Amino acid sequence: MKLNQATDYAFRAVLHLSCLPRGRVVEARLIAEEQKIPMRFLLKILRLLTLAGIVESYRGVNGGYVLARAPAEITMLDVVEAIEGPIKINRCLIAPEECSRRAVKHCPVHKTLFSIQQALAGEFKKRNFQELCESAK
Amino acid sequence: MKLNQATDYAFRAVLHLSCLPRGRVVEARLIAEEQKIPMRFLLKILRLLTLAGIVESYRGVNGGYVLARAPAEITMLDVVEAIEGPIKINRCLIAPEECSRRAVKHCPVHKTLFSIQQALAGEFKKRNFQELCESAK
DNA sequence: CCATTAGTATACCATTTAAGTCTACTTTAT
DNA sequence: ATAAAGTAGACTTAAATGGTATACTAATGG
Ligand code: SF4
Ligand code: SF4
Repeated sequence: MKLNQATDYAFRAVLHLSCLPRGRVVEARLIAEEQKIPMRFLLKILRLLTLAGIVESYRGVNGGYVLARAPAEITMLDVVEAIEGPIKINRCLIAPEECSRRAVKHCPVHKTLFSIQQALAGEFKKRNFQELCESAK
Repeated sequence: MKLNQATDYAFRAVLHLSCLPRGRVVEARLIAEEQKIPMRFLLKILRLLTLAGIVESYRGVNGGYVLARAPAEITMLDVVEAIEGPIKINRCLIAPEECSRRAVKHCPVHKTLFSIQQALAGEFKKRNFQELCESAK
């Protein structure tokens, strides 16, 4: 029941970009230094954020990363799912056949976990990076 | 961001006991068979539930397990925490010094994750095993 | 009082996942 | 052409997960 380290790093990276003037392109190296993230690992994370459409990347000299949209339009859920994939709090919520009990259809726990999962996703979705950046000041 | 297998097994075991007539003592073997849980693994889980005060155990002939209190008084949070320990969705919420950024005090993400964590714990706490057992029928 | 039943305590094991690193390659500005 | 920056993907190490095995302790009842 825990977010992984990569997700926390992703929060830091996106927060970092969110607090910059709109459209400013910044190299991974700077983010890594400022946010104390291992450089090579950060690159992998930024790649995932790029594929998820949260940031845009530019290669070559003067390359780097920039937010793909306004911070207000980026939720914590977007970032979590970019790194970890869709939130699934139990096996049977990923693939029903994972249940050794084979009672998924009639399992009250399954239904309840699903509604808890929806609530959790909702909580992450409520928070966007404009808010986060503002409360950082 | 996922519950582990042991926790799911614990849900099944407690649900099993909750649906029995109050005070009925049942051996681990029966729970294991009925709920399709590996026997030796279930014993470890039941031990944790016992230590957490959720079930009581009796050794020897006619021994087994019984709920320590009414199903209505046992929440999903009780069970999750019995197996996994307190819900902590990020490292810095376990131990602030885990943050390599060392900005915990002023980190907006930290504060936000804490409030999401409270909401999540609240969701688990809202659900008790009397409800679960009723909706199993 | 001892055989049987059932839980307890630990140690062990195999896989998988997490976190991070390395090497080699591609793109682009100057 | 060259240096700066991102991309690709193999590799590594350590820890967590899920499960077993062995030996022990307690209770019952014949
Ligand atoms: S027992 Fe219920 S909650 Fe657990 S895996 Fe099966 S369907 Fe899902
Ligand atoms: S950056 Fe913020 S959220 Fe992440 S570990 Fe540090 S304090 Fe916690």
